[in-house]
Amino acid sequence: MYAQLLLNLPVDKVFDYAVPASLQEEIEVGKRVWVEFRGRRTVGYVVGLSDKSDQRRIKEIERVIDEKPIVDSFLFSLSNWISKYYFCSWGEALAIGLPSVLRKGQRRVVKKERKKRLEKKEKEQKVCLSPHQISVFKQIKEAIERDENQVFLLYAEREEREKIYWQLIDHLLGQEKGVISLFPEIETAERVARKFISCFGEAVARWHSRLCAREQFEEWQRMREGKAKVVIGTRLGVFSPVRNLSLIIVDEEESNSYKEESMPRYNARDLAIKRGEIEGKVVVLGSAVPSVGSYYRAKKKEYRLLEIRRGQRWTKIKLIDRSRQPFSFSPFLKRKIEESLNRKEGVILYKHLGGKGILKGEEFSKIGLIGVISTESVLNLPNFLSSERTFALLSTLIKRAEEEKAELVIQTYNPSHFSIVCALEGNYEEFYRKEIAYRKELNYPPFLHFINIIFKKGKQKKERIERLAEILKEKVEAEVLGPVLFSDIYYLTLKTKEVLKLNEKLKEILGGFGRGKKRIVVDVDPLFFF
DNA sequence: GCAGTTTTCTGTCAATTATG
DNA sequence: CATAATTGACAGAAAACTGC
Repeated sequence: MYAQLLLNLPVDKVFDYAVPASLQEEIEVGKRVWVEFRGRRTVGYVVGLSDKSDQRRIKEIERVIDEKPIVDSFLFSLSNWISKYYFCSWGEALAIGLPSVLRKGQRRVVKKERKKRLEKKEKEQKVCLSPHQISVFKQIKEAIERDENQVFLLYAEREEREKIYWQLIDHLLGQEKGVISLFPEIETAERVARKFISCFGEAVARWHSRLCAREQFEEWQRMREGKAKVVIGTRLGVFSPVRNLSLIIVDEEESNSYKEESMPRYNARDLAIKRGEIEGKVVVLGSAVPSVGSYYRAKKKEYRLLEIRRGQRWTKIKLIDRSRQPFSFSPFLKRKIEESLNRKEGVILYKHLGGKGILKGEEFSKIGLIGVISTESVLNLPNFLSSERTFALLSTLIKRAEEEKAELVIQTYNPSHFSIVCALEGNYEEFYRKEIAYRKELNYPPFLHFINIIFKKGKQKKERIERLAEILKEKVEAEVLGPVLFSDIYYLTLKTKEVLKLNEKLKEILGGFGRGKKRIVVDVDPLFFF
């Protein structure tokens, strides 16, 4: 008897190992085993069993680790797709879907009763929905009941989205159904988790990298046992082994934080959609400022658009043209800061529009002024998303200023740039119209996919990369850009409509080009290109 | 049941790989 | 250069094993 194993190595193969007679009873698809690979003891995941093998020399499996399979079938199929789309080995893709303790081969039989979790089941908070919100809730609910594989784009402010999530989860928990909900940052996820735990108690699990190994494993186990039915997490949460899954929520779908920047370089939002497709489930993308790509798909009816518009609120905004004001702090901004401080009100200043968690609701007493010293750090990035991001960040800031009833001062070198003008007008439609036209003209996403081939740290000679570029131009049906050198790293960028097809070609070509783990990295749907 | 040894577990720290 | 997310290495602690 032979077992086909996946190993967490950058080698794109399924490995055959012999199953000794003593282990034939124990071995099963989905269990982990210990094997020797190139002199090292390595964890293998059993993906198949057979009577034959065409390998010549075959080593034996040393030991079966698990008493019960730990890899669910969805994880096999999802990771298989990841390996093809994001250009990594199946084993590497599988491994990221498991808690780190399991990856290392630990067995972890939890002996003692777990400490009592804080189960403060507060009084059932009834959330009141407006008629419009109810209609949105119903449309999603009905799609779930019909077992549709449908992606919804929920275009609404945060409070409205969270109410709807709450209502959906409350409803689905009543039917013992599972929900995955993803948030871009750990802080946001924790905030929502606390809120949900206080309502739904034990049924809620958390999943992100700030959990320590033991916690992560416990949450994973609670999900598999069906004790936790709702998981709230960051991008890793897309791999949650929730039982009876019925809905995947991706909040702030436009966020760049969903993109993993090390191998495999997946985007959790796109994976959520893929997982929905594989398992035939409903996916809800939520956003107050939808990404241009998602909005485009909604317009094309690929996604269903659910919109809750809110009337404009008023706030004082002052735009300052920095090209006429060479100082970091224009006199106007300076005066406003002083006024605000004199009134004993807080001031928030953004040196750049940047920063990951900065825009989230930290606690200050009263904020009188929000100032942006420059918008250029985002606007001038060599990045097809720079306009989109500028628009999104400014829109978020304006909303924050409205909530705080604070004044807003924005200094910029590009006061007439459409992303800034539209953001100040609160006109998403107009911004979208201009941006999508621009993307279409230049053949940028969502009309095409980018694929970056990254050559690290000057290890590769330029001639070699140029030769590769030539080979690619010849053999591959894709536009090839570069190589471009940027801070010691060479980039080649490909533009294609069919990622899977191109990747197969790439594998052939790069295979002979020495894709060592460290030397060449392939990044599909990158956030940057040069 | 004991003492010594080996294995497994756990939390912390540092490294890594990004960005702005 | 600072920050953030994430992972791996490491060291000390706890648990399991062994031979008597």
